[in-house]
Amino acid sequence: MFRGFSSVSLDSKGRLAIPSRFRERLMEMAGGCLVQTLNPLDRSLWLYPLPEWDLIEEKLAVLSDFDKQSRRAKQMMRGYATDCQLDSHGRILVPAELRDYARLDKQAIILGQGNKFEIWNRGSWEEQRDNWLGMVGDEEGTPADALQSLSL
Amino acid sequence: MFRGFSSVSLDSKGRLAIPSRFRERLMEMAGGCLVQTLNPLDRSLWLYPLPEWDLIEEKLAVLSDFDKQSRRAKQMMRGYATDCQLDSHGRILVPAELRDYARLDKQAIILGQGNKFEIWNRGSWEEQRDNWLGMVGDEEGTPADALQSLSL
DNA sequence: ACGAATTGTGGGAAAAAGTGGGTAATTGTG
DNA sequence: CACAATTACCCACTTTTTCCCACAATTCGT
Repeated sequence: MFRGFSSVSLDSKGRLAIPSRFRERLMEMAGGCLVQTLNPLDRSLWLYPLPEWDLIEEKLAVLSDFDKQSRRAKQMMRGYATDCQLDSHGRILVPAELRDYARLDKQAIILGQGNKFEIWNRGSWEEQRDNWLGMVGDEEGTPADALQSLSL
Repeated sequence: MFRGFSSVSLDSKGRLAIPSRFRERLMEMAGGCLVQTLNPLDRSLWLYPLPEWDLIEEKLAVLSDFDKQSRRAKQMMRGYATDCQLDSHGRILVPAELRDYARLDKQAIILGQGNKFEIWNRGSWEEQRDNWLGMVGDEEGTPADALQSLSL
């Protein structure tokens, strides 16, 4: 599915160009219809092709309302889910609410992440990355454990 | 699988020629489609033939998003995974982000490493190598421990 | 050792992608 | 209903990427 990194910029209207290598795929699998929502785990945004979002929504529907974490995740993801479409130049419009949440300014990053994309403020992303790389380098840290299982 | 060492150079556009002895193999097993990503352990790059990368991606896909370390490993490995193709002269284009990460300049090294290649800045590689070799010689150091079990 | 073929290197030009902004249409609000 | 704010659509410009060609260096065979 989707992978890879791109540096993108948001213009003054909050538009963001999806890298062209993804566009054809997005058109054929979703007709250019996407859903953006907040990523409750990291101050960033998630961007799903509509069919993938539908699967997520099904999963959210069965989460129990009695478990507080589940209820919140449900509320957040569904509550902020916003439909959008690629414009004629392959851009989407990121609503102000979501821009604020992810602290997006001019410089942003879009990451392919399997069935979805993640959109980060450039600075926040670099901070997370360097942080992680530092921990991996430390050997004794936990991050290496996650990598162990991969037999890279 | 892949083994051996080659000295290679990057040109001003970031292109790097894959040694010719690997090309035929890469064409037949992957149609010249490769995936580069960062090596979180060593400030170098990894280069996989596409089918090999797919195996990695499957393993990444099942890691939980709710565990922070697993999530980061996923984000980094997939996020920096970049598709590339051998051009008509057997070269690949290394994106600027990855060049920066691995501190690649004109002089680089490519190492066959089983199912993948490693790409290093020449200076970094020599430094690591000498460093490690020095420690092994010291007997009491840790690197030798890993070798004990190998009956080389 | 010499010529021919393959490999390595560099660069120019065309095409595509990314970026920015103006204007018209639509929506929401008072 | 009028006004303001937001969004959609269109066009123009800049930057990046891709494709192609040319030449240098190396290797191989004779």
